[in-house]
Amino acid sequence: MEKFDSVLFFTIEKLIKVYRKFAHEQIKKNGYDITIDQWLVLRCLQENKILSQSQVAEMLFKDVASITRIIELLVKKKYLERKIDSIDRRKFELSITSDGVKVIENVYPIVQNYRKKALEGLTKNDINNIKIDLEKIINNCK
Amino acid sequence: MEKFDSVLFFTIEKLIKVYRKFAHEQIKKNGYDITIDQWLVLRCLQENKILSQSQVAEMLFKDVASITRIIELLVKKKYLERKIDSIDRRKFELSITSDGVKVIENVYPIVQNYRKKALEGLTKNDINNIKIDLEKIINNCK
DNA sequence: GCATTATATTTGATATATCAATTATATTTG
DNA sequence: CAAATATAATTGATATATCAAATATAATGC
Repeated sequence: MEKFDSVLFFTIEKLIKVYRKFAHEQIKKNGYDITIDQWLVLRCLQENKILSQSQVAEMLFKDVASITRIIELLVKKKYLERKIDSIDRRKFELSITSDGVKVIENVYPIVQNYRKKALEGLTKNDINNIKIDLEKIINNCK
Repeated sequence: MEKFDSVLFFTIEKLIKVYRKFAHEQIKKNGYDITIDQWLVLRCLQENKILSQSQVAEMLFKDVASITRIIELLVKKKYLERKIDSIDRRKFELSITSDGVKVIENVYPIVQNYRKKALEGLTKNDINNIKIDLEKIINNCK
């Protein structure tokens, strides 16, 4: 049997764990109380403006149930507001509050910084090649 | 701002999700009731024989608390046995049961199969290069 | 227009991750 | 040896993931 820790997927899992911890630590250290997943949801809404929760889920490759709960927390933190959609009452109109905008603006430099640190020693080209290969694997898993 | 979904780490997160789902589906489809993480713990113990729970945690890059709970489930499923260590009574002697051995033997071909499918179109060399780059990133995050 | 079907979201159950606090036992050290 | 410290594992709290069931509303088809 191939050793479990020599398998590519093990390396990838390891990377994600180390990176998430690294990322969250920097955010906390700078005094912000937001998780990586909450950050992603905020950024996704910021880029796309009008999205239903299920669309957010789809874009972030998350379950709609997870999105419900993450959004609940973001609303509790007052970074997000939810109004029932006037046209389709099953949906919600999600909007980032001014507090939410502030958090994004303040946290973004931190994110840029740790991303840069994490990628030190890799060229744009290296990164692109990895992405291409990983996308291949993603397609194989469908 | 860089689009959130063009960032390497987003691709990696996406890959892990798609791959985990893909993997777990094949295992379930073949009638086995074991999660990816439980599988990893079993394989880790199989390869290393004598490990404490905290050593398992370290090798799998997991928290000791997670390991406690995963092992609980493996014991409940009778794939693992736990006896108090005769020398150091804080520890446990973990051993894979014969049911556990059977599961590993039966699930392993399934794992090989989906790994192979997932990696279709990539050469050994491609895979190695990715690993090397990812290890670089892992080190940057420490 | 009403029944059927589809879609959006929520909720509950279970698994895992992370952090902090707790418990039990070992080790160190004064 | 007793007190202080270190280590192993557990437990509780909270966040997230996944699946299934439930609820509410919309769309469709006869």
